Amino acid sequence: MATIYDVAKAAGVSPKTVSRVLNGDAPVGRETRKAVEAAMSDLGYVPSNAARMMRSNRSGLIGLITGALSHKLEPMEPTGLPDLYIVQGIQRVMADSGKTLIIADTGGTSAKVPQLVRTFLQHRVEALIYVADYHKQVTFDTGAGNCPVVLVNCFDADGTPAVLPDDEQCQFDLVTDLIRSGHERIAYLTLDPAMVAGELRSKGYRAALEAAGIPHDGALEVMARENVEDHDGRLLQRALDSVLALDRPPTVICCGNDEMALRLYGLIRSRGLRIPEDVSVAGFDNYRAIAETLYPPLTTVELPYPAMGQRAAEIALGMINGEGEQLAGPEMVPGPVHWRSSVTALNSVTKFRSNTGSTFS
Amino acid sequence: MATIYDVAKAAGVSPKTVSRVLNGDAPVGRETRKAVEAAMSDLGYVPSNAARMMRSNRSGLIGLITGALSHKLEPMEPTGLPDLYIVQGIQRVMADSGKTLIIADTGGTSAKVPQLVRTFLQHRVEALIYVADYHKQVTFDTGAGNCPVVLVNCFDADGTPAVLPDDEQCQFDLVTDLIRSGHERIAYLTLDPAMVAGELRSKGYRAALEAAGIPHDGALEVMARENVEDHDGRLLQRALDSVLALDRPPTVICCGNDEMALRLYGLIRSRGLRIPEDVSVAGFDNYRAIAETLYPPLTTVELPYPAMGQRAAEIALGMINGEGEQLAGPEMVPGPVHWRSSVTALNSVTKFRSNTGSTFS
DNA sequence: ACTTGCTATGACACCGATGTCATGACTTCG
DNA sequence: CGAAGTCATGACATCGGTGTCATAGCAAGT
Repeated sequence: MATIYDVAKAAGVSPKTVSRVLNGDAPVGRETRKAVEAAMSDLGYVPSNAARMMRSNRSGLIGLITGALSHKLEPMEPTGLPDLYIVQGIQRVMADSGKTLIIADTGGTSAKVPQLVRTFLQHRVEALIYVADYHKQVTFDTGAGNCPVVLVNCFDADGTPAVLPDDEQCQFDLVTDLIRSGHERIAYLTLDPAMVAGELRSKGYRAALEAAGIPHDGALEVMARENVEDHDGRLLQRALDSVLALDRPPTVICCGNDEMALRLYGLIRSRGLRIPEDVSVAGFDNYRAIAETLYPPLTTVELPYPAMGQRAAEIALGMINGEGEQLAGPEMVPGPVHWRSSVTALNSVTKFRSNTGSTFS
Repeated sequence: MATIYDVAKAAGVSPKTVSRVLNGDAPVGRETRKAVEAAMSDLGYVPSNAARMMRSNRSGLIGLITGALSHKLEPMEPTGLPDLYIVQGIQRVMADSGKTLIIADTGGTSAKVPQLVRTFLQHRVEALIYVADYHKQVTFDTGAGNCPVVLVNCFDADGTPAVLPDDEQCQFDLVTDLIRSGHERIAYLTLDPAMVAGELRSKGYRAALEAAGIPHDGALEVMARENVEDHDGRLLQRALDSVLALDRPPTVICCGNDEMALRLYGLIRSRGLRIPEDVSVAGFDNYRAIAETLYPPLTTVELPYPAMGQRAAEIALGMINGEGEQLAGPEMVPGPVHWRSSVTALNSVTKFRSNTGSTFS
């Protein structure tokens, strides 16, 4: 590979002058410039980032650690591919800013992470971004290094900058929309509250009821999904039957996620009920393979994964440039409600329902 | 960030001795080693790859260019996510070999490629891998650089090393299996032959017939998918009706891909026919969201994307190590037939049907 | 005792860029 | 016309490691 000295010799100038042509940081004579450019082109010269970096200490590299690539990519993955969406968002921003992304995959085992971090530090990445596959707490240690770190879809106990999906706000928005369209008996079949996302969504549900002045009926909020590998769906059946058996049964049933809604459709129909005429259903995730394919299409709320990636990249770039007014805490990114026909309006004020961010499809 | 000089000073030795501890390329006294290791640990020292690279000219980086990350990730993408699977295969091999993957995304426009290549060359990647989103011909120019290049899922006119899905062999295997299970009237509703994959699959179909001594009936091979954006499916209807109207209608209909099979299911049933009792159906791609979800599940053939990525990575590593007995031509990777119940056997010799690589599910 | 050979270590140059400073040729102004 | 300023360029040191060679100490062989 040709060096700047080869170019200098070929153009009959000093290396420093070639450097000036490359960087345009000082005036260069017209003829000289042309000669240098010709020499560079002839030799197929490409400057070495490594040599450049030795002086500037800026590698132009951003390290991204994720499990997104080792995903099974199963067609019916219950959760969609959140981390992949996040990676996309990061990639776009970084490409625009002229940084190059180094991606390492954990292969599913977080044991590899320290090794990956070390490799990245050897390459002197300017920032490290860690993307988790679902909303959770992690510990992420960069060793003694003071390399900027941004966590996405996860957070740690040390207040490291983090970007998180606003599960609570999303569920709040969804339930608020339901209330605006006339529903008052709103059931919520929850995920396991041991999951961060499950707990937050439940909080959003209750907050929306409270904000609307609707008393919380504990019998309407039932756990329907245990956080274990081989859950058999019995829990969902029992949860459904328990709310249907109430004196005042719900007019709409919210599900912890879209996958649960998918299975709920079958159960509801096996009980002889119609959707949405007899009971409305709402999901969570806007996992489109489910939400758009079901009949009727599922009203649900979307977690803004690409936007989260984008924000994380922006925060990382900010920290690199020292504009790091360090975030007070994790940054929560809300997402839009997707209103579809699995929910029927009980009043005629549908037009009032739409608040910022909702879409109709 | 601490340097090797800092460590040397802290340990009271010369930088070269620290280097020896790092690389273990020369004997170091027990006490000295301990002192150096303590100093490295104290200072949180991580060696700089850039400085290392200046001497060794080995960056430890592999450049990967793809559009996989900018995919829409639509749930019903007709083709699945081939390039993402390929990237996974590459990532796994590279991680095992100690190389670090730099990934750049084209964002869908190949116009960005030269810029991305240049960036990678600046980082002195040891090899470049280009992954296309579907089987096609490309031109891939690295400038004057003599950096090893491997193409995946695509090929060029210059004989650059390439790894390709063996569309022809796959279709051959599938049709051969159909023949073994007693089918002789085998229709093939083809993709647009303007697509590389379409043409190759048709060749495999004809080759299988010929190998079995079954004359090729032109009326049984009908184009059913034009390679245009807004194809409306009329072509498929007409194709189906034309083969059904034959004096000797087919006992099995092969489709150019699984998506076509999905639509064919509906059309066949709207004609009052049952699958597979009245007519069998086979697809192509093993796009599991379709093949496993359909009723009855679809017999189809799988393109081996992860394996292709793996091979590409191995080839690239080989070229880096100079073992590059340059490939005679593109390397074709075959994939297994997935035999499911959309095809009925017309004889009882099913047990003879299974050839290497077929699976039952 | 002297040579040979091995171990453990350091001095120094070098990889390919760029920052600093110096220099020579012109231009402009008082 | 000389001082000051701008333009264009080059010499040289430097970044953080590693390759080469030199050197000192000590054990073993002759």
